[in-house]
Amino acid sequence: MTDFKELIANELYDESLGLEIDEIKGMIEIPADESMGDFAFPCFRLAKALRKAPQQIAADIAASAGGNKAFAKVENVNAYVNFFIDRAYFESEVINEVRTKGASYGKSEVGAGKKVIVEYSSPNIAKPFHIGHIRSTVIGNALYKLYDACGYDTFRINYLGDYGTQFGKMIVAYRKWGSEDELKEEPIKALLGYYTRFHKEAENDPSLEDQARETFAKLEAGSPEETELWKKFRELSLAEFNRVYGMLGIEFDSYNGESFYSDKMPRFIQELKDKKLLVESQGAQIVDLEEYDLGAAMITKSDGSSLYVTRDIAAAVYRKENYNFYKCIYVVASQQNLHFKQWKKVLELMGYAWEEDCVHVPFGLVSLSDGDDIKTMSTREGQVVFLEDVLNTAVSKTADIMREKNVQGVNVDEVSKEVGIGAVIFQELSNNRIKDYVFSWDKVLNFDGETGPYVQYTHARASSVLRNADEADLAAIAEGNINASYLASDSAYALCKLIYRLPEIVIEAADKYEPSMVTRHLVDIAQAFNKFYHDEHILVDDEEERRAKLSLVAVSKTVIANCLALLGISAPERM
RNA sequence: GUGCGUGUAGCUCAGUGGAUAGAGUACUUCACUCCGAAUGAAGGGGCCGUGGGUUCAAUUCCCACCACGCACACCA
Repeated sequence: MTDFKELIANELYDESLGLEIDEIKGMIEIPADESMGDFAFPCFRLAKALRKAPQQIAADIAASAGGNKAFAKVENVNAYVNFFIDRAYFESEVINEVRTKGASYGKSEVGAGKKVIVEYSSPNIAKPFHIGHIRSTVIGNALYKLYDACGYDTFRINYLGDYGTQFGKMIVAYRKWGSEDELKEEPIKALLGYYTRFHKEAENDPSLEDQARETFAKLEAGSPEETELWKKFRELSLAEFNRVYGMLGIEFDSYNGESFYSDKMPRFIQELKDKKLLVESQGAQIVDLEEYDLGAAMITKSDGSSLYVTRDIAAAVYRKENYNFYKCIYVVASQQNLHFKQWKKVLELMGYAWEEDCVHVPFGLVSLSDGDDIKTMSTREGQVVFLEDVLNTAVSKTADIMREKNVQGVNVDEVSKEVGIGAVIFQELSNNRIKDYVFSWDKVLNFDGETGPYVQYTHARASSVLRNADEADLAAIAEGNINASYLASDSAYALCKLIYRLPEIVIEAADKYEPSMVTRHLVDIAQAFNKFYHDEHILVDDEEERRAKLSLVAVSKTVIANCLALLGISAPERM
């Protein structure tokens, strides 16, 4: 496909401007208002070099440019040179591109040969999967798909929180109050019950804490009884998590969690000692990061056991040594900003220059509204909304709507899952990831406006139009046999322009670790399609016109499906 | 207190060193004998937190302040 910015840059290039083609290309903007053209070149910056008023420069350039047949018009407004592309030319380029690339339209090879690890979701074993966990899970999955689409060799890690003193507590509590039967019945609920009971009872009986520490020490030492229990807790929890991952359509390449690295830490503690980075402070071993304004990174506790930072160091080195990543992305809440800064600084001080390739991708907090109060979620206090409940409610609401609308030829059970779950995922990916938000049932169950169902509906609508077309038309547009001059309308052209921009949006979204850029662009495309659909009748009598319009519908459908796929959402044909 | 982040329409949020700051939602209307109304169109609604600075040009960059959130050693 023609790179239109490059085309314009070539047209503008002149030695007297003192700018390279690439520099000119970088200066080209897309005007705020369509009436000002499709691309614009601002001349403010040239004023100094050329010693002329920017308005005059723009006027001069506009007067001499425009020879290429790709331009319908080149005009000057204020200090801008505005380019109007020939619509039919542009549209046939775009439509042809999408038609031939199909499901791979939007993808690129910018990351070919480079390995990218995405660590995401990473729930704590034995704790319920609540609405707060959806962020890392869904954002991480979208990032994986974005990097995959950019040609990177990707590897997905679920860094399970499957280790630590909490398991000492869990084992103590299970032995005191638990039973095999209730554990089998509803594992996470049972485990959570033990955990909360432990904390309640420990308030009156501090010796429980000591027992927990002892038990964890045994586990860490490899004691068979404790290990067996821990394994059971882990397996049962994982089975429940997998049910939710299944609903969300999410998979991982590795489930190596914290426990996997439990025996890999001594090497680094020794290394920190050798490199004179370790300092004793109040009985604990720390790396003093005061001079970097990062406080102290604790490496071992006063009882000698290890901590988060230490495990993360072991994990990072393991990954570097085994996967030799180009980039390792950690999709973890912004609450852990300090931890990641400390951890990166320690790696840097240890001499691991590749720590620069480790990227913390933070996201904002999800809280709950409790009347006028806003509370953070707390499993201990039972202040939680379970993700599975949210997904199920969204699905059943979708099923209700579908039955009400009585759409023919649809399997309500299947499609309501695609739409209901898609709605939840879409909602999660529609804002900048750094924003905090308060969970609201009303919002997550709203299917009007800029939502997943809106986009999916648009896709189903485009599918429906294509079903109504006859075979000969479909065969003709599959061959690219169309006359784009029938797509001269503003709405058809606006839609093509948005489709044209998708590949660069995907690259930028991956680059900025911001899936919402794709979500936003997808909404724009859906809006543009719906406007086109309303403004114009597609299945008209004139064959050439009908085929031109149908091919734009077909291309739109492909692009919407591709975008949804990047977000991890399916694109139903009917709903 | 220190560090990081956020502050744009009633609400939820996009956005950019430049041309008149945009969506959705809510509210008031209009459009299904017509390709799917989970749709489209029209209307009102804004000192872009406050005050300085840099710049030809600042809602955007820098500084200070205010409000809110998060973090700040034996949890992860």
